[in-house]
Amino acid sequence: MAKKRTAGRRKIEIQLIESKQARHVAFSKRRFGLFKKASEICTLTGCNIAIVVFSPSGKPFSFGNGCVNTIIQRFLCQSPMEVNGDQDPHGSICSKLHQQYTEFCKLLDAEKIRAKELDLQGTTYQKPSWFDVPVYELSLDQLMESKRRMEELREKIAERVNELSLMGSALTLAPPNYAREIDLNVAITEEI
Amino acid sequence: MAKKRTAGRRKIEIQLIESKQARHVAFSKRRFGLFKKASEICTLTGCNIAIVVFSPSGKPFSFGNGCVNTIIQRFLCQSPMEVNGDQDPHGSICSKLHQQYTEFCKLLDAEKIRAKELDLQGTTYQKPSWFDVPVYELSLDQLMESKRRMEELREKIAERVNELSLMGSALTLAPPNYAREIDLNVAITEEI
DNA sequence: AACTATTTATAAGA
DNA sequence: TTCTTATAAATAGTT
Repeated sequence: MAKKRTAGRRKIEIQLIESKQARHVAFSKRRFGLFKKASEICTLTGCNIAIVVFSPSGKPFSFGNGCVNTIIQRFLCQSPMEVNGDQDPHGSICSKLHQQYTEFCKLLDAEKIRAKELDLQGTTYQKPSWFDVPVYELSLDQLMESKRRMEELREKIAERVNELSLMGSALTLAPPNYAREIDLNVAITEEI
Repeated sequence: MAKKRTAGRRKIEIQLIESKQARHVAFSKRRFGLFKKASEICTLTGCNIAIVVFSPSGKPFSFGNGCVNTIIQRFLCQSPMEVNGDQDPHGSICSKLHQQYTEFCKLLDAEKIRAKELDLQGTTYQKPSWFDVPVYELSLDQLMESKRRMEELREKIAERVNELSLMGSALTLAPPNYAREIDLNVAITEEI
């Protein structure tokens, strides 16, 4: 028998964690878990959820399937409310952000689907890319998926093109690294 | 040994549950679980949480350690804005959206890592090299070129889809609840 | 609503 | 911080 390499998870009392550091670790882990659970409920049941969290140190986090504020407004007013009334200079930017955000949801979804596909394909024979395969050899489902993914990317690129064209003029709201954060594909492996 | 009295828990796909009844059961169970998790985080870390949920049938539920409205107000009022709501909250919304968006980037990264791992694991599922390149790393020319090639491919696929549409009959084109696939998700662990 | 066999989340440790 | 692993906790399908 292999020797136990860790003590494994242990039961804890549900009470304030003394160590501030441990508290932060627990907060991060559990916030992740909470949001994941929320996401699952939304997907499984088609409900709407908005979560607002202020960390022990007061930093805000939020989750929502859709716009958090919209859901909150619905809750506060018990009636739908339009969030995107472009009444101020920030409106357009907000609108764009929201649009990108929505787009991003789709992208994420696509990535998940891809991961799932790869999962299923993992044990079978090597399969050529959907992209390189002659279109007529793809099933309808595959085609629809490919088409969808392409349209999404196209949207993304169109936006980026727009962004580049506008660059140098507006967008004073953007922090120095705004463009990087706002983009859909953030390099991962090379960070810190 | 005693015979198994139940099948036990089984793995499910995270997707809309077909049966309306089963959906409701799942909603109830998981809402309870979600609120319990939230409660635990609050106690363990001393954070503040407000959750608003609209069930599949539109019925509102909420959770909060303290007054939900108070926490929500704090959330909505983070950036300069009148509490009474006559002032435009776009600044806040923008801020929130941007944050969610950033968190999404991280989730997407995670998904991509997973996809990549699966990729290496067995199947070769190559997309054309330009497909996965972060959009923001492309020059305007490259973007235009990518866009053009994508539109080309899209044409071909559209043709092929049409072709298949004529052949088959039981088409699963564009499911009516496509929007459901666009689910929000989690934020990856980050600085508190 | 209760029951469990499993899956999933996570407390510590590395 | 990020990954691992033993274990606690949540929950899907049944009754």
